[in-house]
Amino acid sequence: MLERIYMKLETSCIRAEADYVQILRCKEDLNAVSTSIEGISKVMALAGNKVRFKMLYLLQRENELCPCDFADILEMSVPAISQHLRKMKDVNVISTRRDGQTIFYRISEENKAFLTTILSNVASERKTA
Amino acid sequence: MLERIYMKLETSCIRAEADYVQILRCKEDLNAVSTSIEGISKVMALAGNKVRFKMLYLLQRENELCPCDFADILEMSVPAISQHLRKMKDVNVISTRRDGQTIFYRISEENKAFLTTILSNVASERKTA
DNA sequence: TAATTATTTAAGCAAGTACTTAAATAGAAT
DNA sequence: ATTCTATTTAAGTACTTGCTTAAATAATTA
Repeated sequence: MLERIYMKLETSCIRAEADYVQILRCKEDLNAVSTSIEGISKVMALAGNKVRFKMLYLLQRENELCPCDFADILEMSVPAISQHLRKMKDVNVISTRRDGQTIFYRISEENKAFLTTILSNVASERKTA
Repeated sequence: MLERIYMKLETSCIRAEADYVQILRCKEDLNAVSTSIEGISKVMALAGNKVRFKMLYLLQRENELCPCDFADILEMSVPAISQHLRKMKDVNVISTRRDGQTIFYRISEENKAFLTTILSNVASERKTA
């Protein structure tokens, strides 16, 4: 309870009815999950790009693909694809396996469960309307 | 089966072992979910920003908050907060309710389920180490 | 009506993003 | 060894993002 006193609270509005207890509670809540939010935000920021979201969707369905495959499927240049892959690899969203000169990418075990829950919301729509 | 012939397939690599069937299947898959991916990507792009992710996390816990609250909790300027809220409202991630001159924001019913599954991955970490 | 409060909007700018093209690596095949 | 293939890296650039400050709305109160 006393910890609350140590949290700074500057008010943006001069409201009569501001719920200071609520505001302090929110700040404490955020503080308690800051590391978690930091990590999830990084993954979300990567998956928030349409190209990368498609890449993750494809990886989930196909298990593994190489840069060349992505370029063909998404009709993009190989360097553009490679740079997206690098970003996701840097944050350990995907991992690699080498086979000769081909490098296969797949969703890393670490993030598989989280991405699966998100990707499960991608639904096939009817084109018959 | 014949539809596949109509999909263009330019190859980025001159591999001997490219799996053209797989590549065409992927293109068709993506095509079938394009509208869905379009929509989810928009929400993901918004939630992929750390400030907005925190705002959504807070909204889920507190049910509704006003711009002023957000500014106090996140220690940011009111206009900065307002602009984030606008972006999320534009895509119908959040909705508003007016009470006098205060405007309360909440997660829209339309996106509540999806955001809940994502936000449920935010976990409290122990600080005792 | 005038002053106050909460919020939004607009303009400006620094920083970040996502491509492009060209060059560099690295393994495979001749 | 030299050439070919797959991939990555680097430099350059147009576009987008997220803040800032100042001004505009809109509801409330004196």
